[in-house]
Amino acid sequence: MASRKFDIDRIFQALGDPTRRALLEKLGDGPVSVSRLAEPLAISLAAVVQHLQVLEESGLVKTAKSGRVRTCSIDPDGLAVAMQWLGDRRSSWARALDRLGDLLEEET
Amino acid sequence: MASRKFDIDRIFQALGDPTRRALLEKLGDGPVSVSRLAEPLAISLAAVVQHLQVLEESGLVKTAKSGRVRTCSIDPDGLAVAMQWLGDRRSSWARALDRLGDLLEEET
DNA sequence: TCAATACTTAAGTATTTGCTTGACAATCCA
DNA sequence: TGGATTGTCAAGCAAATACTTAAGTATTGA
Repeated sequence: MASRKFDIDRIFQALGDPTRRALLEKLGDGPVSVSRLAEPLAISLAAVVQHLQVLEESGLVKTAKSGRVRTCSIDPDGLAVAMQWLGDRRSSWARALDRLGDLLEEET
Repeated sequence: MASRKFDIDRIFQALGDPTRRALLEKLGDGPVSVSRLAEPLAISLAAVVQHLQVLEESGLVKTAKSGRVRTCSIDPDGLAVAMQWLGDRRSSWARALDRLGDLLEEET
């Protein structure tokens, strides 16, 4: 378990693409096959597979092949890492803003 | 202000680079000038400025120039958008996130 | 005034990314 | 069996990215 290398780079980079976020949202409804994931998208199946590889390597998606069908599902671990990173920094960022005071209040 | 379009793509992409995250972490201690931000990094000042432009365009950082010094600070808005996106989806992914607790305990 | 400071801008380059097409499995089922 | 389904793999390409260096501009302060 502890040997998992969660690469925060890969996670945020994976989230930084609209197609991949669309895949994640679809997977939020439950496991889906590759071709059904690709169906509503205006790109080739191969491109979808490449996006899925990025998502899987980042720990945001899990896949398993059964027969000729590869079924994809949300992997909570990558998402957890992303949320934790943001959450950990929220407090220190809030403190930074406190120090800032009304310095930047000129912004309307 | 409300007219500002927060581009979730830009935000996550900005977070997907280790140098930019390092800049954000430094800014968590409070506002810093460009050259002081660049100081500990092994890249040119121009490269740092380019990273800062990405951060500013994504809404994660604000900058203001006073005299010849540009002072950079955290902008909470971009962070809020990122956390909101993850948070909004957390519910639909709740089942998958059952293992979140385990992960948070082992991640350092 | 004039040199140092603190960026700023532009142009160039190597690598990565997001996609394509086309050929190739592997599996299912009529 | 054999054709349709479902995915895999590899090569290639255009655009974006993350830098670089070099030459500016604007400000400060002795």
